[in-house]
Amino acid sequence: MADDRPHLPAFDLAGFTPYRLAVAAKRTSEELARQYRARFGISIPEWRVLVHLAHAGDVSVRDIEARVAMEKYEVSRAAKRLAGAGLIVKRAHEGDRRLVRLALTAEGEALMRDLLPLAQAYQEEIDRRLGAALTGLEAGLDRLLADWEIPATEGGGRVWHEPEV
Amino acid sequence: MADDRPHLPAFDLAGFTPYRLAVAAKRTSEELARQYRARFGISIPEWRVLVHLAHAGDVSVRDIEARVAMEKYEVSRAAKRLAGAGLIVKRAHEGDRRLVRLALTAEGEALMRDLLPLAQAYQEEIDRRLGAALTGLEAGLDRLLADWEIPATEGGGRVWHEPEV
DNA sequence: GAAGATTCGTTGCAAATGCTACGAGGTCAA
DNA sequence: TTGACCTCGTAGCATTTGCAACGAATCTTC
Repeated sequence: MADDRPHLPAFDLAGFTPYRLAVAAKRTSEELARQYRARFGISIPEWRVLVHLAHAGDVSVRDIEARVAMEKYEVSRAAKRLAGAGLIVKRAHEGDRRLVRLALTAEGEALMRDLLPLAQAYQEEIDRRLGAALTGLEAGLDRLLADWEIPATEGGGRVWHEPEV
Repeated sequence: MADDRPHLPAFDLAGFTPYRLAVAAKRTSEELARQYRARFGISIPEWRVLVHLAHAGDVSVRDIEARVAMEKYEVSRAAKRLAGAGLIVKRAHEGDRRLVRLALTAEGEALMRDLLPLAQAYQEEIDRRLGAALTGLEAGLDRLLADWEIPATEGGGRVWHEPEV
């Protein structure tokens, strides 16, 4: 107690990769989210669902969960709000009535025609900011994300069934 | 309606940097958090406060807010819980009684002596996973984080006052 | 073809989060 | 020294999040 400060291992949070990733993620996500939240009233989970629907067309909650790094309940709630806003429709899947088919409405598509270029522009801004560092960052992220993409040898491989489209 | 799918700009979420950062951050943070949550019952904001206290010694809420990318209220609440758990003490600052001085207790220090090596080990594991890609990732993060560190020309520069130690 | 296990999506509930307003303390200027 | 203004930390409140349990539908196994 008399001793000023004891011998704790030196550790600098500012150099800790998970912390750095968290800060970078929060800032980029929020910087972008501010734009579309203000203009379109869309949240981040909603944005992700919309993007995936624009990309993939007509898809179940389960598919989005697997592809977009969201939990089932996040997708479910985002879809509920989006359906309420008239941006997507939820239809029953014939053949397997547990599944819910999500798809953009005309209104949702119109929205995405404004939203996607905004995201493209933001990606370009990031690329500009990073300059030569871009390649290295993406390579690092590739490496980091690869470890999780397919849990592999655990419980037996899942089969990604492409939506029939 | 009859048309199968309209002409939306092509956009791949999986290649979108903010999304990739968010996923990488969430996964690394949670992988680590699972470890210390299970063993010590500490949350992520609490962990950040503890680390900063181990690093800096005796510091106000305001200092932590500035250095650890947390909001005032996050620090305040984390500190409240940590004090309740007996891991830190909150003392009044003489001279400026608005300030609250946070410091680890002996118990908090003991905890950190277990916790910090765990974080070190995790960082090393990440380094291993990344291999040669590490340098590039860190350079990219440096670049990305630098843009925000000091908001600069906006409202007048803040002065970082070093805690008197 | 019936019981049991699994999968899909949703929801109730408790905890965490974010915003905003607030009170206490401090600073500055007339 | 009084009053306007600022800064520090906290707390109320509404929203969001995460977990876990649930009902419905399907698959499995005998």
